[in-house]
Amino acid sequence: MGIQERKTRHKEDLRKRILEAAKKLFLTAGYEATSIRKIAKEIEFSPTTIYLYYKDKSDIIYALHQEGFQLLRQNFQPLMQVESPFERLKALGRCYIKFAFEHPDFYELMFVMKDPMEHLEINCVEASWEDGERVFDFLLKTVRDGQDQGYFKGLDATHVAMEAWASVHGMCALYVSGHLRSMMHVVFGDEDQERMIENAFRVLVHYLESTK
Amino acid sequence: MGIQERKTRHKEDLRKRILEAAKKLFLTAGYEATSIRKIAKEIEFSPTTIYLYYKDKSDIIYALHQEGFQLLRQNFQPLMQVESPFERLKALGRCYIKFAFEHPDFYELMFVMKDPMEHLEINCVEASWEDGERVFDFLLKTVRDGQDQGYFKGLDATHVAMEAWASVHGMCALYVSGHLRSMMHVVFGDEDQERMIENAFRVLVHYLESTK
DNA sequence: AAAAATAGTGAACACTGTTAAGTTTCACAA
DNA sequence: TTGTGAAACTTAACAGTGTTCACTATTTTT
Repeated sequence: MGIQERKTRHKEDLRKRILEAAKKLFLTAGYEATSIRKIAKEIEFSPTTIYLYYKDKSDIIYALHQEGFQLLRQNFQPLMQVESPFERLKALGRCYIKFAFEHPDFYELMFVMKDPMEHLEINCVEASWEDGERVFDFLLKTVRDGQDQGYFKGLDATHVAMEAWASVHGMCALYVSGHLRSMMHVVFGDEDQERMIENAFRVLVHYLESTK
Repeated sequence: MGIQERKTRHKEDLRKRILEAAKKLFLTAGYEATSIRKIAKEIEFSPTTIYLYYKDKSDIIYALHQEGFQLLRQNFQPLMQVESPFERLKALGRCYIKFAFEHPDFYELMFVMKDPMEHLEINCVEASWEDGERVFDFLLKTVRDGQDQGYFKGLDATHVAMEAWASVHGMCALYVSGHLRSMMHVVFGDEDQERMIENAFRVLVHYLESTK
């Protein structure tokens, strides 16, 4: 069975190499440039070979989507240790925004693009978006912990979490899509995008804080 | 000059017909289905003819983007008469969300897709996003009017407006991209998307109200 | 009537995702 | 050692995309 094993490993290897090539193209040249043919050229195989390892393009895109969430969770890891729920909530927001600024392509793939969600609905049973669920659960738990400390009185934790997510996502989405940029040097002065979002985030934190 | 005029009118006519065909395809079959060739087939002209009236595809897409803003402003029109700034602010938010739910394709084109912003940066001098500016200015003015009535004490109007926009945009963006949908029947019960956003919006309104 | 400007088109280029059919490689049984 | 069958991979093609160039009619102007 040694040979069979080696073959399997070799096969898994190529699957991984395809994803690595896709990631490289995606991060250096963007989504548009990540074509099956270019991935094939990158790993020096024929385009059709890729279809032996991934069902279709959306399958590869979804795998990248998942890699993005792995990266995000790595960023969240240290926040687990913050004991004060409110501090943790603030840090969570800041970390989320930082991620979007540092990895705009990943952010778009994870929270803006329709393709991965469509892939999910078509290919996965019960269409469960586990990656999104895990992130939201962390946020929801933090909000609930905050309620135990007297924050968000008379408000539903789910709705508070949803509002907070939407708020921060809105800022990040406007940033990665370029809408914020197009707005900036028209409406405001020299204040840069990062600073603008920082200030908007402060307003949100102010709101959250004043619920105690 | 009668003949010259008629010809010009005829030419403008075809330009309009191209846009109408593009809009029809866009609204019935989505962005992906709106190809130059399909637009050409719709108006029964050769694909190359379209290039005599529009510089390229992004030029058509941007024209649609502008049509969307015209429609949004029409929706905003009645709100101008609301005298109470806070009531106007609430109505503005609700109207914005309603627009996104009623015209998700337009919403995506106007506030999510990168293409129109890129078109702007490439083709327009000073890259001024006038459409976005006008909407934001209306929001900003409403916030300032609210401040005159004692709301948003100690907060910068621009940052309050930005936070509010991001908040509501976040909800709409999560809706139109399908991320909210993928989340719903995993994390929450039967509560539908519209209801969820309604509740999140209520939370935002609660925050805003409590600044007085 | 000749020249010039205008409007529109056909064919092609360089791409895209994807599939059907064919070829090469290679472990394993006779 | 040779034949066999499966696995791995490729070639060629299909149907589509945005876009451009060279060409043809048509109409206006000289």
